[in-house]
Amino acid sequence: MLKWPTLQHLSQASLEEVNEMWAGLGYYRRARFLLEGAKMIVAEGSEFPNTVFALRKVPGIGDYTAGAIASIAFKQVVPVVDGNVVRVLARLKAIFANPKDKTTVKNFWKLAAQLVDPSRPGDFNQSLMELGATLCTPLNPNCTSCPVLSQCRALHNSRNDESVMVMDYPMKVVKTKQRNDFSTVSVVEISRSQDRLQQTKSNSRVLLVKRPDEGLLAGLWEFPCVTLDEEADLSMRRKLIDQLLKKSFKLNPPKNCNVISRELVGEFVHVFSHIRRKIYVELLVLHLKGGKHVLFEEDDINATDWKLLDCEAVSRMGLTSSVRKVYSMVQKFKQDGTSNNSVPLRKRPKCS
DNA sequence: AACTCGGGGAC
DNA sequence: GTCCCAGAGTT
Repeated sequence: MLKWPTLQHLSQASLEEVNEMWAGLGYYRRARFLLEGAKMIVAEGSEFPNTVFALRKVPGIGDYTAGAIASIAFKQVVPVVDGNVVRVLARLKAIFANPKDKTTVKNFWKLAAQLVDPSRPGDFNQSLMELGATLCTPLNPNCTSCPVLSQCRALHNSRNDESVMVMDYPMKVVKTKQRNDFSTVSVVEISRSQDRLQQTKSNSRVLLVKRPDEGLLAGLWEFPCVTLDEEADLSMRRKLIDQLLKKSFKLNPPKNCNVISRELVGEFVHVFSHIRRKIYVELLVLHLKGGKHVLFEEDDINATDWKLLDCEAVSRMGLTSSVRKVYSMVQKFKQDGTSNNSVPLRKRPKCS
């Protein structure tokens, strides 16, 4: 809101800028949709869409968001159904249903539509969600504090039948477990000095590369890395990183650069919604030999898929959670030389 | 209908 | 660790 106070402002931003602001929040497609949506609404020229029908046309706005905006912002008498609402209604009406089933959810929309308060639809919808988030929780619901306990069929059933519990509604679904993969990240420091003692902040740059525009973490910046489906030993991991650096950046020691140091910094596990990723982190300090190199040639400084930054610039950048974790591990490693994974992740400074 | 997308809070 | 999801879009 501070950076782009209006849709007009936002619509003028680049995806790069929006990604930067969104970094760390996850579900990065939402950042792209937000920008596309802003552009679309501004291009239409008319007023902000204020009905579910119109909102639904905006990229990134689905049934839930359309209902939420229409009811909360525009007082339209429409329902919202999210995970909380499904749970609350399933218990209120003692519906033992699969919350992931499309038809089931449709029925919950119908039910919610019948219940929504015409005089205060936004407040009603928010209260239903809030009830699910605070009292009618998935585990150990606080029924004794519930404002609608007298109307709750699940609670009623649980009092008449010892084998029934409020918690059992709605049906528990077995979720597919994450796949495992293995990533090796190389924080590559390009030093302009051969002398280890002269490697100060001012003459050292870190290499960042941009991910592809589609797929996981699309278009976001990270340190050079290779990802495998299987675990690989240290020599294999280094070999693959070497190949990447040679292929993408013509870094080919000892021909055009020297390896000043190469150390294992540590490892940690990063969990996505559908991937459990073990990440190995190394710090690779290189010195470029004399003569021209792609990393310092005028033409390539303007490259869009990589950049060299000093420490401060890296710290200021909007980076994904795991990339921040990697960098904080490296910083700590350089500070006291310990190789461990106990670095607490420093949260991204809030935009106050 | 199943899959693809992150990250963090509560416990 | 395990549970949850203020979900949308694509395949």
